[in-house]
Amino acid sequence: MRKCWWRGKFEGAGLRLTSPRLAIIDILSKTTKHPSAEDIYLTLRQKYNNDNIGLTTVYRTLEILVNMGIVYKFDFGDGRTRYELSEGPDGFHHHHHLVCTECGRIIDYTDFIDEEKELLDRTEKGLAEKYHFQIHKHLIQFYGLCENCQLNKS
Amino acid sequence: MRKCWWRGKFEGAGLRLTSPRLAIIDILSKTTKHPSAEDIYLTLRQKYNNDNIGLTTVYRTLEILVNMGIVYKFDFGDGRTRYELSEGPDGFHHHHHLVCTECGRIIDYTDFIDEEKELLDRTEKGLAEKYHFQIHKHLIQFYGLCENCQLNKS
DNA sequence: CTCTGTGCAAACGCTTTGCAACTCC
DNA sequence: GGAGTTGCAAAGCGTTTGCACAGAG
Repeated sequence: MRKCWWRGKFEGAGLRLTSPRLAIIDILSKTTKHPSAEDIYLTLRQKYNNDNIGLTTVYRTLEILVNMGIVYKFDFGDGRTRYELSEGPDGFHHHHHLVCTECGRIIDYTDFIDEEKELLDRTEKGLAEKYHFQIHKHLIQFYGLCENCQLNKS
Repeated sequence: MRKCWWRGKFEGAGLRLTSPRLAIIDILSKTTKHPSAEDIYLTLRQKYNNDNIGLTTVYRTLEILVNMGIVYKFDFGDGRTRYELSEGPDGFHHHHHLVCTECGRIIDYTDFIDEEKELLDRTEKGLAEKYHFQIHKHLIQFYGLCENCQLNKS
């Protein structure tokens, strides 16, 4: 189990691993949710209230983390950007998302990932050839109603 | 070849097929692009300049069209919502998108769609069972660099 | 006359930027 | 001291809303 696998990336880029940055990474590493910048900001206020970290810093830190590949950025269609560590302490864990359009609940699923991965690789290769595209990433999401929201609607 | 396949939907909903609405549908039906609300607004000004259609009307019309299933809404990560007719005059034509992260160019592709569809159906069914989700739609997109942007970067 | 549709301006919500102060090497 | 970092306030930008007016049935 590697600790602080991101340290090297910071040093390599000549960036400082300051306490606001550590706190933000810490929050992301301890949640299974997909917090928005404001969610993170509020958590900082609640749990790290000695510090006075501004929302701007949260945005700026997240941008850095995204650029370094430490954090992934997602849009689930609710008007705010959401963030997720790209790698847990136990290593990389590829998954996609299932989004409830009613309550915003998000489920990370890994089922079918192998099959998806195989098809995606094949598709990426085919598209790259046909359209001369250099593909860097893919996005797969399913939208629908979670169990609770189905019940509440009936 | 059906003409104005959307008329029925308007009448059914008790909505009027006004000239701004017709113009917006017309623009969408004549482009292969994925215009934003502002793109549509500007096209209206240029090509239908007798009329004085406001941006608000464009937004409101698009919302109606999306709710009626006549238009699909997409987010390609550039901060603006993009729109596309759900059906051409020659009928429904399922495709996904290849997005250039450099210039914003978008390619509609239909290659591999059958395989994708088959896998998606299977995945949807599996996810629905496992997580008791009622899945309404999926999203698949590939991001990368188009041919031109690869050349410009080297 | 009534109900829908419309344009304008203002409001909104999330995100980014300008700037001066601050910190760490 | 110089480069990176930060908080605050203000600006930016796409989108939505309030409101009074116009227009169709």
